[in-house]
Amino acid sequence: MDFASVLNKSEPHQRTIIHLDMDYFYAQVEELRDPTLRNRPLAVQQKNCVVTCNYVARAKGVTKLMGVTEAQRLCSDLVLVNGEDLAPYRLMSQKIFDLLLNYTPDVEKLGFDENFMDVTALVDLRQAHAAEAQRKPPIGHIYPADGTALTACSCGCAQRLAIGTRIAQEIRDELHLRLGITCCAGIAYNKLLAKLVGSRHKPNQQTVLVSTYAEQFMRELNDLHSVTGIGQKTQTLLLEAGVSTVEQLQQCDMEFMRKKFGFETATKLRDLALGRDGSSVRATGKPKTISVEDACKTISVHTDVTDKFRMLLKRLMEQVAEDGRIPIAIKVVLRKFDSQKKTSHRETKQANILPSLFKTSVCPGETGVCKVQLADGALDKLLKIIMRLFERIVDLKKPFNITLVGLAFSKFQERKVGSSSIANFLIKKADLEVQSITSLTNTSLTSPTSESSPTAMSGDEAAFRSSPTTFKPSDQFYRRRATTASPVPMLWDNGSESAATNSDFSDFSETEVEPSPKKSRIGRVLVNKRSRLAVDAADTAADVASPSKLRVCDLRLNSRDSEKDFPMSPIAASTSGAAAAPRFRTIQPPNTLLNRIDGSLRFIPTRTASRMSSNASSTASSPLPSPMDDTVSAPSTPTMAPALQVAAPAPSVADSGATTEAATGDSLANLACPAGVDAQVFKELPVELQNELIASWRSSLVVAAANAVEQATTSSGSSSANTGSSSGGSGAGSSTQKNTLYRYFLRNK
DNA sequence: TAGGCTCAG
DNA sequence: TCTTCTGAGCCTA
Repeated sequence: MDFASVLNKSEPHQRTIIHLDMDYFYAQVEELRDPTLRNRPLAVQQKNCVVTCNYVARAKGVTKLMGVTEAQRLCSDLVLVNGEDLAPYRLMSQKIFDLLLNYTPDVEKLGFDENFMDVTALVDLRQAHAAEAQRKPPIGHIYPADGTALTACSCGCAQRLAIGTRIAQEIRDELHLRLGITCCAGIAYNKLLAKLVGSRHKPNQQTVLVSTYAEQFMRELNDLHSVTGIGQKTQTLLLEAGVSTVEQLQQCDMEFMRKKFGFETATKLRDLALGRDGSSVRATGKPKTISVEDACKTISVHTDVTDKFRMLLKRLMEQVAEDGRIPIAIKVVLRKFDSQKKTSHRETKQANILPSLFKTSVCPGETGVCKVQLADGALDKLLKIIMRLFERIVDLKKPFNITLVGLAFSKFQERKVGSSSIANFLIKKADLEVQSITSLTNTSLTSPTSESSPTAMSGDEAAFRSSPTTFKPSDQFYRRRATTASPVPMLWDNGSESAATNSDFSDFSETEVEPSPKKSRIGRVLVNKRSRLAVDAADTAADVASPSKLRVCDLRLNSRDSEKDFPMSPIAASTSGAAAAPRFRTIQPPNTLLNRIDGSLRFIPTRTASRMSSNASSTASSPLPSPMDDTVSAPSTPTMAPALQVAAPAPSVADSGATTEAATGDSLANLACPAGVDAQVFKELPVELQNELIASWRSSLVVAAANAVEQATTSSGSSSANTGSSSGGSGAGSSTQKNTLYRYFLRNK
């Protein structure tokens, strides 16, 4: 009996996964920016390296990661475009991602140019609602290509996969129509197979896998390294073990493998070879780190390093500004070249920084959407911190050769809090008790997520976590977890005075480096309280609300009441996604271009909150502007319009209990006081804090309004898809609304 | 948990 | 010369 075959049958074919891989992405973006480049051999260059090229160039032998000189030798008329500025690619990547969210919330980015989509719920929806869809044949290539039908598997997956191919075709059509982008698609019952089968026919084609042919398909890959998840190191180790092909790995003696690699790793490797992959599509959120780096010839002068960091910091801030969150850690990255050993290696140092280095500007007319900028004088302060980190890596008394300089921000605060914000106001002026409240804002309402729960780990992940340390399979593809950023507490995150970060401040005297809580006795007490606060903020509010300049005793920390004011949808309420980007559901207009492409059902689209007011790109109406034109992203697109319309008169929709004292005009200054907030307390706050509170309040109203719409939609039965079998981060929605600044200022009853 | 390492696109 | 730039996760101390 074929042991491997038996095992493979244990993985059901119930899911429908689509993998999308943009064709020669950077080069395609450049072609869109300059259409005259089409049909000419084009390569995108970073430093002295061709990072990608179009098919015209490939036909002449140019390949990825080839040296520029070699590429020019092979192709004398090669057009080289500098691609060191990733902004255009990042933008297009985001537009693609936004468009895909219209189909399902379960979209996982893999780099800039690849995406996984779990369309199981959408397939189910179409099966239920469109009987004729069940009879439509699949679109595109089928593996195997010998005429085998999808129905070769009788488990019922054939119909789902056929619908999956039609969805994939729609998505690809729409990507091309709206953004001018072509891509490949793979359709299968898991991520691994979808990704691999999609590359079977390139470019601009799609392939579906007949489920029962998974093992044969994997065998035909032959080369171990072509299996996603088996990298260079793993391949080398397998070769040392006498395993050189996928087929050998499928059939290898598991006892031998387990002895050599350990149980978990051996099992994992075999599963890969068999095409088994239980990992779910994890909705991609905001990044956990934002980094920039610049490789350079050699830097050995201190001032050159400073200049480099200044330039990098500027670039980094451009991205942080767009992101809207404030980082509270910075990392310096260097690649040092050892001229004697002729080798280089990377070293990093990081330090925590205070949020007061940043300021946020609330965009007029928008709900809590901010741009993050450096506060006045913060550039120099940050540079000072950076240079001190640099000096911890490089001994300036000795000669040095730096060949790469990088900066990274991390530990982002989930909420937008700037120098003019309530949190920083409290840090600067209030006592520790008040700080603990601001900390609560960032942490305690974050429910324990499945991310941190060992019991919630998938079998795969758990397996890898317990893998022997002697062997590290190249399983990023599988290890990759939700990229939703975890909110970082501003103060005393680890709840312990023995925080490792203490040492990191020892070198810094600047107040912008986060101070150590170690010396504060009262801080220790509050740290101990924090866990209780997290469990039940309302019950312990009295403990915290000691006298302060802000009359904290007048404030209320009661999430339940707040939720009463702004009822959440069942979906939103049931999720614990404080770590995920909030997504506002919107109503699909009856006659969008999307529906004209195919009259069949679509998923009710979702949007990230930030996209609501910025880069909603995917539904611009024809005639289509240039895909590279950012004005395409105007929020007044057909899809977005209903949500905005609901949001605008929000008070009348959401404010069921507390009567608002505020006007509905655009100017924040015209607003007397947010509903339910003690007017006297409110008036005592600085103007900028009042504005921020109002923005926060309005944000709550928008969410409440969106939820009201959603509930109406749900009750009509048209949005059942979202509650179906879709996995991962779907329904990330409610975190922000539960964790708004505003709610902490609601008046005591 | 900082820092090193590996891996993916 | 494993080259560029970005982001993520795991391991160790």
